[in-house]
Amino acid sequence: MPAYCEVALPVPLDRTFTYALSPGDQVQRGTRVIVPFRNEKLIGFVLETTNKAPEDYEVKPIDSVLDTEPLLSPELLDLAAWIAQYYLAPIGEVLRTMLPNMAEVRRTVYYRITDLGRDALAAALDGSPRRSKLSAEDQDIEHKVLTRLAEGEPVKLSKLRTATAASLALLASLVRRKWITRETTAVEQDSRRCERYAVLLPETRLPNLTERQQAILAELAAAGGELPIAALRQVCPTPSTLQTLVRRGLVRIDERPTTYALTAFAQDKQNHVLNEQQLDALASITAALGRFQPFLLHGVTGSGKTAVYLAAMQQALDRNLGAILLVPEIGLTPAAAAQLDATFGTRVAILHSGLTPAERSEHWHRIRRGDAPIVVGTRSAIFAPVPNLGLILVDEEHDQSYKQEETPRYNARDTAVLRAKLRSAPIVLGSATPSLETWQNCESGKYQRLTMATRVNNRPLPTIELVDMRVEFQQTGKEQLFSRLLIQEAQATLDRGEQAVILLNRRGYSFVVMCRACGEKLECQNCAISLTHHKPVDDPAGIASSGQRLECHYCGYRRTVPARCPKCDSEHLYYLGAGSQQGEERLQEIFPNARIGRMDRDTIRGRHDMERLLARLHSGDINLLVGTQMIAKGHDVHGVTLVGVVGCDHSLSMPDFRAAERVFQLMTQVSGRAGRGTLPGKVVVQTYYPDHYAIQAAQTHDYTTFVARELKYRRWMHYPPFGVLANLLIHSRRMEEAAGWAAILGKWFQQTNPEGVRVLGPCTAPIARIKDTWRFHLVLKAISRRALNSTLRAALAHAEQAGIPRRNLIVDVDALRLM
DNA sequence: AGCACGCCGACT
DNA sequence: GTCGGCGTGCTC
Repeated sequence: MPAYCEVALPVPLDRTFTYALSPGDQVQRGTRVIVPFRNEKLIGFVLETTNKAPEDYEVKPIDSVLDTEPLLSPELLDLAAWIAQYYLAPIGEVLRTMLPNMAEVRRTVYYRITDLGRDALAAALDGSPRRSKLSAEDQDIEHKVLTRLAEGEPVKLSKLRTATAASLALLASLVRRKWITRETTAVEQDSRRCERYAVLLPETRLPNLTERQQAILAELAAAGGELPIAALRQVCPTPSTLQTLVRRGLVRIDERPTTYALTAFAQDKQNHVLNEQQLDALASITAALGRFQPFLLHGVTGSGKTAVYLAAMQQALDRNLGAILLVPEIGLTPAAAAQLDATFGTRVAILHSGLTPAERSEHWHRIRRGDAPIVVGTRSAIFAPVPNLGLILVDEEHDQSYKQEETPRYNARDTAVLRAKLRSAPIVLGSATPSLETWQNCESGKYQRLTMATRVNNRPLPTIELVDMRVEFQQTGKEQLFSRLLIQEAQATLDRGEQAVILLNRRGYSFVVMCRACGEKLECQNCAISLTHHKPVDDPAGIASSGQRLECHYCGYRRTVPARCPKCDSEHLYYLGAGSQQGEERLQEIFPNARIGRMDRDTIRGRHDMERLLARLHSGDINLLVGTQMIAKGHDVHGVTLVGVVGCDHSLSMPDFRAAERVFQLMTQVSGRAGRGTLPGKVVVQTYYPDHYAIQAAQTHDYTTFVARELKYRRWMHYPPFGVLANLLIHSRRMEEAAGWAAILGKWFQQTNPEGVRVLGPCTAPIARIKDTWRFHLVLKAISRRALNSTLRAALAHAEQAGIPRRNLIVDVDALRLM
C-alpha cells in the first residue's frame, strides 16, 4: 500500500488533501476515510494513492478507514471528476451531491477539561475572589460545566448541555480561555434500518390470556400471522403485554430490513400493447443495448413515450441490466409511481423529493446491493449506484428542472449522456419538444432520432385557436382576463359534462402593485422584485390562511397590504397582472356552477395535495382546473377536452434568448393535456404576440418549422447550441463592492481577450438584488467547451489574485437562465 | 464553509 | 486596563 492518499472532503474548496496511510490501512479509489481536518473529524473519499511525500507541509495520518470495498464505483468517481472539472465545482461538493447518505454519518462533539480548567476550578473552590463580568448565573453554569468535566471522561455536547444548561456561547468562551477543549468524532451509523416484527407461533394449547393479550393475538391472526411491532402499538400501547406473549412462547419477535410499499395506489398489471411506431422505437433502443448510443425519442404529446420507456427498461432487466429513468421534478405523479410499481414491483426504486434522508439512504443501498436494478427519479437519480447499468432514459429532456441551480450546477440530462458513454450504454432523451441542443445533436449525426408522430389510437392532436388580445381589447373596450372565445368554449365544455384546464402562468392574485400617483412599484425590501399580492384564502382548516398580504416569490418576504403608497402617501394603489388565484376567483364568478380546482405552489404544498387534487380531477369532482405550469406536466386526464392558455407569452418581450423556446414548449406541453381520451381536444391560446413564430408554430404543432427558425436565430447570435455559454455572477451585500469586483473582472477579460470567447458585460444582473445581495454578471459565449472552461479557470485564478473571495462568485456553465 | 487568530470600542 | 466585537486567512 502506498504511503499517502489524496482525500476529497465535503468543504467548498476546489482541491484534495494529502494524508498519510498507516501500514495496516487498506484503501482504494472510492473508499471512505475519517480524517482529522483542522480540529475536527471529517469523512472524505480517497481519490488517489501515491508514494510521493509532499514537501511544503506536514501530513496528518488517516484516522480510520470506513469501507472494506470502495463505496463509489470507478464509473461514478469518473463522473464526479467530470462534473467537478466541467462545471468548475469543488470535487468534495460534487461527491456530497452524489451521495444521499452523508447524513448517515453522525458527527458528535465532545468536551474535555484541561489542566488550566482544573486550576480554575480549584481556585474557585478555594473561594478566591474571581474578577469576572459574567453574571452570577453564568458563573454558576461555568462552575457546573467544569465540575462535570472534572470527573475525567469527555462528555458529549448534548449531555453536557442537558446537565448544565450551558449555552453554546458559554462553552465557546470556556474553550477560548483554554479551560476546556472541544473534539469531534465522526461515526458511521448502521445504514440498514430494521423493523421489528411480531410473528404468531403455532400453538395448540390456549392458556388463559388477558384481554389485551387476546387482542394482540387476534390482530396478528387477522393480519396473516405477523405485523410490525409499530403497528401493534395501536392495539396495545404497553410493550410489556407483548413481552409476556413472547415469554409464554406464543409470539416471536423478528428483525428484518424495512420493506417498501411504494404507493398506496394498487393498480392492475397493465398489459401494454405497443403500436407499430412504439415497437419501432423500442427495437432501435434494445438493439443498442451494450454500446453507447444516444437517441432522441421525439414523440408528440400523447404518443405513448412512457410505454416505450417501461418496455425498454423491461428488456434491459431481462438481459440482467439495470436502468435509470429520469423524470422532471413535478413529473413523477402518484399515477406514474403506481404504474411503475405494477410493472416492476420490488425491483424498482423510486426517488422523489418527498423521501426523508433515511429513506433516501435506504433506497441508495438497495440499489447498490442490486435489489432495485430499475431506478426512477428526479435529477440526482442520475447518480444512483446501479450495478451493471445498461440503459438510461431521460423523460422530457428539455425540462429546466434537470439543471441544478446550486453548486454543483450540473445538468442531469448532459450528465446522463456522459454516464451512458462511460458505461457504453444507450441513452434515450425523450420529448415532444426537444431542446435545441439535443435537436442539433441529431442534425449533426451525434444522436439518432426516433420519431413517433402520431398519438396512440390515432387520436388527433387538439386544434389550437389563437385569440389576439389586442383585438379583444379594441372590440370589448375592456381589459379582461379571459377572452370571449375562451369563456364560450369553457361554457360549452362544461355543458357537455367534460373538463377544462386553464393555464395562468403566475401565482398569487396580482403580481404588480403600482401607485397611480407617483408610478412607484411596490418592491420587496430585500430583492429588486415586485411583490405579488395574495388574497386571503378561504381555508376552513386554517392552514394556509395568513390574510391579505404582499409576498416576494424570491426570498419569501411578506408584508401587509399598505393602504397608501409608501413613497408618496397616495391612496391610489392599483393592482396589475392576474395570477392563478385571481384566475380562480374570476372563473368562479363567470361559472358559478363549475367545480373549480387550483393547482399551483400555494395549493400544492405536500405530495399528498397533488395526489388529492388529481384524484378529484380524475373522478370528475373538479371540472375546471386553473393553475400554473404545474398543470402542463404529464398528467393524463382523459376527461379534459379544453385547454386555455392565458398570459404565458410575457417572456417573449424579455431579453432572454430562450424565451421563444420556452413559450413553444409550454404551449405544446399544456395543449397536450387536451383530448387524451376518446373525445377530441381543443385549445384556446390568448396572446399579445399572435404573429410570433413560436406561437404560430405551436398552433400548427409544427416543431420542425419552429426549430428551423430558432436555430437560424441562435446561429446568427452565436447562442447555444452554436457555441456554449456561461454566466459569471458576482455578488455582495455591499453594492459598491460587487460593482468593483465586476469591473475588475471585466477589465481583465478586456485585457486578456481570451481566444474563442466573447464576453458581454459586466452589467447588473436582470434581478439586480436578491435577499439583500447585489448582483452583477458577465456572460461568456465560447466556440468550444474547452475554450470556455480554460477561460473561466483563468478568470477565477485572476479573481483570487485580485482578492475577490470565491464565495462571492457563482460560475454557471450552460446556464439556462441568466438571472 | 467553519473556525481560528487578530486588531479596535465599551465596560470594571 | 480587559472583554469581546467580527474582519482576514487557513485547512493536508
